[in-house]
Amino acid sequence: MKKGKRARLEGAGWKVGDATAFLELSKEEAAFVDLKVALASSLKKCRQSKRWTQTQLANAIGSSQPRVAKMEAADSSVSIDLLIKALLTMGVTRRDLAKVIAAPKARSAA
Amino acid sequence: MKKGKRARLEGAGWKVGDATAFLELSKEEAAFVDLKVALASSLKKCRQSKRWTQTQLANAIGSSQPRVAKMEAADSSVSIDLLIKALLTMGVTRRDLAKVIAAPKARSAA
DNA sequence: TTGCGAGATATCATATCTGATATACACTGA
DNA sequence: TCAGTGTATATCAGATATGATATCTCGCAA
Repeated sequence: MKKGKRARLEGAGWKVGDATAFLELSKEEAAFVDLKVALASSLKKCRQSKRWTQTQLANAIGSSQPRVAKMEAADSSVSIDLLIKALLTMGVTRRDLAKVIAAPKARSAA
Repeated sequence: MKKGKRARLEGAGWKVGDATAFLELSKEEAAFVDLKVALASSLKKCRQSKRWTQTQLANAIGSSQPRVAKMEAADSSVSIDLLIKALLTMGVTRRDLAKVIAAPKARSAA
């Protein structure tokens, strides 16, 4: 695993491996996390494009600013359910959502 | 709301409206549920195409047969997270997932 | 009829997620 | 320097999801 990604994941509260699996997330785990990260950054972009503050978004979706911060950071304590609900509430369509999910996930760095 | 859909939703444990909102799910709620239903039926199809029993799938994803049944029924007690984890574990790719999510959701009945 | 396999439904203790609150950090303008 | 705004982090009680277990219904074959 590349250093950058590992740091990102650990920063967001993911346990990158533990006693039993120290070096790699399983392919599925990795895909799942990547998916979440994609949704999270999409949420952030969407919010910013509307010039909303995290607090405004929080009100719109009936949550709190700290949780929005965690959502955008793809924190391990936020579910994909919540991310999707937030995106749908912001007017993102199912087709838009599909694009985010299909995204080949940035070929470059990491 | 069409009768058929309402019945389906209530059957799966969704509260379709309550004291405050009796006639309609909000657009976002509806989209969210539809999304879940799409993932659920995709999971079922995927399992069946592999000729797996619910029990086999349960073992593969570290869960139990009853929960798989609930997943496939898009029960309100199963999260999209779990559905996605199951699908990824079965080898569904992100692009496949995107297709399911984009799906225009059957133009016909309901 | 019996027995068996696949799936559905009910219940429950535990684990995880959630919104709220408090607070800290970073940056800006006065 | 200070005050104000936007975001991040920490903590926590309550809500919701989870896997396990037990049980029930079908459908089918002996």
